[in-house]
Amino acid sequence: MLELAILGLLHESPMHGYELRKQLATKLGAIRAAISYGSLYPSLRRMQAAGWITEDSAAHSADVPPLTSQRGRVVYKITAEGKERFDALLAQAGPETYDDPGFGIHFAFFARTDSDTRLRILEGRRRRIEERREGLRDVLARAAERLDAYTLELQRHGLDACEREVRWLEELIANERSGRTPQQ
Amino acid sequence: MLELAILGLLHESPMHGYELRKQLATKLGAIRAAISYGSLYPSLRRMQAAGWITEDSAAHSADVPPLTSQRGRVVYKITAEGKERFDALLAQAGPETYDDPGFGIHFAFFARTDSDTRLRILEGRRRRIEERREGLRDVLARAAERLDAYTLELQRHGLDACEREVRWLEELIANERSGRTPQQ
DNA sequence: GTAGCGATGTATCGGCTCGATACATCGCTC
DNA sequence: GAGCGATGTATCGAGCCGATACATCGCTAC
Repeated sequence: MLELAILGLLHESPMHGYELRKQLATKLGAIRAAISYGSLYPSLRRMQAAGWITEDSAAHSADVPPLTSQRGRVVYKITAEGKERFDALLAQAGPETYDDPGFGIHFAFFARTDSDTRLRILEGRRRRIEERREGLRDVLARAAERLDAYTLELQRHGLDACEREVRWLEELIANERSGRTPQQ
Repeated sequence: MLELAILGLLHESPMHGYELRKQLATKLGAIRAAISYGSLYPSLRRMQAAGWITEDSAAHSADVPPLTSQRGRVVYKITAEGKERFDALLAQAGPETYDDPGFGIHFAFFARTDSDTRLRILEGRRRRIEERREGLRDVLARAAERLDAYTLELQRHGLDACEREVRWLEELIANERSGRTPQQ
């Protein structure tokens, strides 16, 4: 999942791991906590093996202090295949695009996504949230007496969040249909 | 994490895996999708090894159809050690209690949690969300010009959700302090 | 009647992610 | 010059997920 996020950031400019993590934190801060290095570095390794990115040691670069350590810092850059991969990931709108983390990451790169795909993803997401909403309504309507006050309060809060997100998505969809980007 | 949830449900009555999953889905439906069997069964195995629960094959039970298959359905019940473990998990209010899944699960069992612990958890959660909120405000105030319209919209939506959750928590905390349970 | 199908039910496997941990340097202050 | 927080790379164990497999039950449609 963070494959898409990494490719998206490296698409803008080459970066090393630490910087990548910081940028991810600000770009995705609204949807998830900072990504851990235990995910980041293995993912970079995999993507390198797949040929989407290349390692480009900055130890010999002039503008960066030489860092006398054995291990210089490693700058990653996206390859041509990586860009193709990025486009392919951007264009796909399957079930994983509609769950919480998947949707957030895709949405964060909507500026690079074509309008049709944006619309499909937004509608898929809406459908997903509507289903969750119906599930919660069912519980509140049918099983309310079997649950304690706190559990019910949790359901109500979740239901409220669902309703709000659906309204938000409706707005975005309407904007998208009329060919506007957000808040113009 | 789902150790707590499983113990909590088995505390009410013995159950087999499938039923457990369904109950978890309704009890925790507001905070997360249904838990997968790839998590449930290994977790049950671990808890059994630890002695928190025992397996109690229902194959010979009279009220349940015999199920001619080789593999009868397995009913799990909580042990005395399991109840102690449950109480210990309920009482702890550490960092893991404040992140999204952890908080939700603890909250779902607030009816069995003592008032002091409830208050500590709610305040810890509020602090956590306030930090996230400040992070988002910083980004919107300081880095807005470096981000595209969609990414900004995502931050705004996230910020809005944070503000609403803080208000929700304030309300719950006030209720808690005055000795009320939700929505009396 | 029997074929199909969705719900019930148990279980595993590979792969991804997290939190903890380790190690090292840089720039700053006391 | 000692200490410390930010910068920086990296691994490990453990937990969780999605996919998959397999088997039965009860219902409907042909």
